[in-house]
Amino acid sequence: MSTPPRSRARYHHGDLRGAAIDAGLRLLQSRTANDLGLRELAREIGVSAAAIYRHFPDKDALMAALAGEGLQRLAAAQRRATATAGGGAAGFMASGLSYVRFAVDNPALFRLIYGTAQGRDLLEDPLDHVSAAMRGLRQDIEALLPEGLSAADRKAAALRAWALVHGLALLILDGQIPLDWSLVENALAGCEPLMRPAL
Amino acid sequence: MSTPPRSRARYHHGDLRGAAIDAGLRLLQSRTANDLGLRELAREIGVSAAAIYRHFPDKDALMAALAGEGLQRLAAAQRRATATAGGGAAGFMASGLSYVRFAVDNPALFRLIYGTAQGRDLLEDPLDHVSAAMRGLRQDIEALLPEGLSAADRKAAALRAWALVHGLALLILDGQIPLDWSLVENALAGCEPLMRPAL
DNA sequence: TGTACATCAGTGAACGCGCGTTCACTGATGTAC
DNA sequence: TGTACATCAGTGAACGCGCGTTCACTGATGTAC
Repeated sequence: MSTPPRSRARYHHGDLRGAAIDAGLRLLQSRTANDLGLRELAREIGVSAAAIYRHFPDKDALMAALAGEGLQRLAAAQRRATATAGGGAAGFMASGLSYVRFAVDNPALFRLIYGTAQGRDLLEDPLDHVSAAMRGLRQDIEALLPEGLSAADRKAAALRAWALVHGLALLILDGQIPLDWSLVENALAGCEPLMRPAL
Repeated sequence: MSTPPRSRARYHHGDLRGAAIDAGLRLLQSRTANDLGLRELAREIGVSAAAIYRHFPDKDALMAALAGEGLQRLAAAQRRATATAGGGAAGFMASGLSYVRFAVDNPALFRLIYGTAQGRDLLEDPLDHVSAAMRGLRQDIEALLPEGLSAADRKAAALRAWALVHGLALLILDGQIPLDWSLVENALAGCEPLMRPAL
């Protein structure tokens, strides 16, 4: 009289592709991207491993889809934070906090995003929505900069800002900085001068 | 009359532990840490896989040893750069460039260091030479700061500097920034104000 | 309304693979007497 | 100097594992006539 093991989200009919991505994102909450297996994912959905191949050519494509979805979510969160807080110092703070929060809330996904996107945008592939999301991310950062900077200065300032929040996020994920939001705020607070032109 | 496949560094007699670490570091030049197998490493040395277990309790210990060696090299490079360039802006520039250069020259090792050290130092284990190297790294950064800052300001400034170079390094490794040293210099050049107290 | 047929998302068994780890073993080295 | 013995770094075969991928197949669904 034992109940069969209950799958968290058994697949019935319809969008297996979507279900696979959902399951993947769910599994990434408790696993590293490297430990996420195609068979495991299929098991989680309640479907044979071979079924996945109806919707993705191979495992790489599946992981890329997960990374793409993750990046879009990250970009959306950034867009929201920026839009809410406006520009300037407050905008930078809100945007930076949101970036770090996303990384902290989705460590494996965050790493997967950057591990998979590897140079995607550098290729400037115009049809790639992953590239598009990454470009959006950077544009959100640039939108925070004061006006009247030269193009080169804008670029350098945006790069500094991006590198700083990115480094902050990863040092926290790797346990080199305790997860202490006042510490993060403090680190971001001193960063306004970053946006001014180099000396 | 075919020559048997030549192993790059056949092990003869003596320090297998050292040979394993050498081989590991060598393999990490062309592989991700995740793709480095214990059996593969043994093959590279020209020794049975089981032999490794005479010197390391398990694979984790082997990887930890590689990470530890990597971290010590990184810390040594930082110490050298800092000592040569002195403090202040020039010191920050030299130190930052050296950090990024190490990451670029040893991508897999650099990632392994942070992946393995995960919170090692936060535990304050006084006997852990890995923690010690990590502490050294941070102290080198703090040594660059101007005098007369409060302890809290020092901490925040050092954190900002570390996060910035760390982020810069990883964005480059992930292909989000082209590897362009003048770009990196430019990014570091605008960072002196980071070291002043928060507003 | 009923029958024939094509489509295609799924199944389940099988493939070969490299992995980490264990085990009983061999054979060289060094020490004690 | 010679013999007995302990030590211990190595071997090679075997273990079970989960993986990504392929394959011939089934069975439901929808369309054409």
